[in-house]
Amino acid sequence: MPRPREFDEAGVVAAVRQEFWDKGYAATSLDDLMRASGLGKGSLYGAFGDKRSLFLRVLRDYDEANDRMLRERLAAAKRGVDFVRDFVRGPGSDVTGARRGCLLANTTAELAMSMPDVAAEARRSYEATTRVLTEALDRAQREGDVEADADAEELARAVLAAQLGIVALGRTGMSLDELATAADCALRRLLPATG
Amino acid sequence: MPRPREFDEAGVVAAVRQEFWDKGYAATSLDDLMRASGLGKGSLYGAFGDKRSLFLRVLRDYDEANDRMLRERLAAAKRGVDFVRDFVRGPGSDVTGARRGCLLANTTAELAMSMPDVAAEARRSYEATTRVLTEALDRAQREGDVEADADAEELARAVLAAQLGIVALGRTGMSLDELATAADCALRRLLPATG
DNA sequence: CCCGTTCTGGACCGAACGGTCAAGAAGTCG
DNA sequence: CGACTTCTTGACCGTTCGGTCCAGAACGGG
Repeated sequence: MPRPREFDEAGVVAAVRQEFWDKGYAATSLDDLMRASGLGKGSLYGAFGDKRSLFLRVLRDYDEANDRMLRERLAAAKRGVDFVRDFVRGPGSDVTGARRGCLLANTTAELAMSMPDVAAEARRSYEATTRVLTEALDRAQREGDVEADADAEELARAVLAAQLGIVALGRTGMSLDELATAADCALRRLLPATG
Repeated sequence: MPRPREFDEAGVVAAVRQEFWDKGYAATSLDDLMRASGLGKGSLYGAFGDKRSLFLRVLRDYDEANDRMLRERLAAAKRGVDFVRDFVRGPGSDVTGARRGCLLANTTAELAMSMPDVAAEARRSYEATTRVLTEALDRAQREGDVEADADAEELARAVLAAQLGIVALGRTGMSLDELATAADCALRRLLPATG
């Protein structure tokens, strides 16, 4: 009965995400969003509500995709410890990725004070990541790659902190070499070989 | 000969810093800056130039003060390793501090892409911090608190990453307990007791 | 005491902001 | 095929943005 949408919601969210990612929330104008999505204001508002709602939608989408990706990687990893290592090294493995950082980290830093929803979303997301890391470390313990007497969850939090730090450093434009060095050094300490 | 300024530059920079810190760069308007500083637009522009220049001034000021504080703390520390521990635990030691995060980290996350000056300033500042940490770890090695065969500078980078991660987590509103746990766990791994 | 210089406060500017709305296009179903 | 519903487009709104500028106040030097 109604006229169907001419656009794909997921596609619009993806297009718009790039804008928020590169420019931040406040510096992204509705014109930017229109240009990126190819939609008019009316369509944008009709489908997603105001700028803030659209942004939250994008952020939740991003977090969800991220969590899914991490779980897939863990499932596909040969060993739990490999997954953890890749997780920490990841941000320092390609230039553009390192420079752009993480949408969640960037916008949390920008908005945590003024948009409690964003802080809450970040907390949720980091807890989810902590859970995946805990699973991975648990598995690594069973596989003999991490000391069996370590507290997997505490260790997971430390690993997450290290990764977030690498992400933050990558955003400054630090060289990939230095980034990789920092990541490897942290990993060497956090996950000492048991053998 | 000229009419003297009625305000104190350092005081204005400090007042304005609070605004940028809490709201971020883009979301802070000139009206906010005027209200915070008590100055008119004319005075603000006459003394500091445009918004961007004022912000960079604030940021450099902040970094410089930070570096000075770290050096003083290191000089005053009983042992090098104490300084490093306090450095990592710091962000999780008081609520408001944890929520506000670090002005440099926040604005780097917001602006690194759009204002290369900010990224460069962040790089400079983190290198300075790395130097202080390296000194501290070097001292800690001499004092027998850190394994003598570790590379102090690499370790310093890992410590910095961990601290930045704690700062990022603190900004999400994570409880101080969890923050402290993550910090302590990371420290236990990064700086294992030698004795 | 007066001149020159600088500082101050706020009026003012054009542009861009986020958001609304209405008119028309485009589908779907009876 | 016509009517109903939704979607699309872009004109339009008031507000706020960063920035300029000027008239007058405030001070120091001669």
